[in-house]
Amino acid sequence: MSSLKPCVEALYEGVGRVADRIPELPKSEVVLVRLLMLTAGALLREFEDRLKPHGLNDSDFRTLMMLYSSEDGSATPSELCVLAEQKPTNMTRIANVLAKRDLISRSHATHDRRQVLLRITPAGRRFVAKLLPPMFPAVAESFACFSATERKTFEKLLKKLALHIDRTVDTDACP
Amino acid sequence: MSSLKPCVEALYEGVGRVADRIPELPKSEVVLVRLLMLTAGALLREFEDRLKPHGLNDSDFRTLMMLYSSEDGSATPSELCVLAEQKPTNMTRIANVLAKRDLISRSHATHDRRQVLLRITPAGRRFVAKLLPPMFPAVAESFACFSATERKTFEKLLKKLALHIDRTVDTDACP
DNA sequence: GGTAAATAGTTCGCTGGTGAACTATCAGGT
DNA sequence: ACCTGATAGTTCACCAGCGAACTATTTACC
Repeated sequence: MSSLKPCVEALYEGVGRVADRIPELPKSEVVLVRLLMLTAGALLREFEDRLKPHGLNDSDFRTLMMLYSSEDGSATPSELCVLAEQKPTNMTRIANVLAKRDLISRSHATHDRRQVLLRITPAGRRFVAKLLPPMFPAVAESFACFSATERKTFEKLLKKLALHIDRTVDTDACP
Repeated sequence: MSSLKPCVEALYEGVGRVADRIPELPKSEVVLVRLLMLTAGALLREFEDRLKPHGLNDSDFRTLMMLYSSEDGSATPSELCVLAEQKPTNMTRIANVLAKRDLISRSHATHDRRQVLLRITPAGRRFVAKLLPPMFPAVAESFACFSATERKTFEKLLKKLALHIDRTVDTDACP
């Protein structure tokens, strides 16, 4: 399948050679970015492979999970856009897919008739409850190389990075 | 732009609520997967925004960089597919794009006439040399929240994870 | 109360990426 | 030499996601 080892090796060699020609290159940061994307990409592909037999892709599933895990099982498209990192355009398509399969229902909000209310159906909940457990072993296995301490450290650093990048992008956009 | 903070918060809350209903849920692993994808996604989007003015996307650029950073400035499409994590179909398109802009050249390998040899042109090298340096500050800033030790730790863990996942996926495919 | 600006969602046309089918070349056994 | 199967790359038809333009509703301001 998608073998990461050659990529990782080539990454280190390649960055070294580029740095020979362009010495200002921030080597360790570039390595981090690419490692991050490599890893995330591999995990995503594996996950989507497991989802495909059920006719969903990651964004569809993520959206459904947002509803499943929300306080009252409902949300508006715009809320879901923020949480599932999607653009409104695509959220319309996702809602269409999920609604067609009766995993969610569509209705109008009463207090603001522009808004649409998406709600997970009982069938949607059953679907999630059937779908999730078989995936647990694979997810656990992905991080089996980490000790409990390492997992904790990794999570702490990742979270710190995520929130830092968030701030960076925001301030980039404003001035 | 794409604010991560609400996503991160919703992630922790959501995983908690799901675990209430499905107790076997491997909470910390799920959090890690999503954090990883969230972060990688945000970095990718930011990077592509900086690339867009030059008319390239991430895969195009990554492919060009593979040639730039290779031993002799050349490679076959299949080699690039492995290194840039692309399917042959898409590599054809990428090669078309880069060749049309004279950043790379196409020729046939002599010893095996099935193979195509892609080679970065002098113009391609100049393009990379012009393009890269202005991006360095942003890349450095992305990881500015890390101390030197943290960066080192993070890289070590990421690399370990990448190689572990690699092995996992491989052995998954075989039996 | 009525017009202007903002907001929620959808539709449309386009780009990027994929699997399946195809062509051309090479390698191996007979 | 010749057929079989593998390999490198391309073409084609399709899906997912995006920006721009549009509709419907709400809010703000005079």
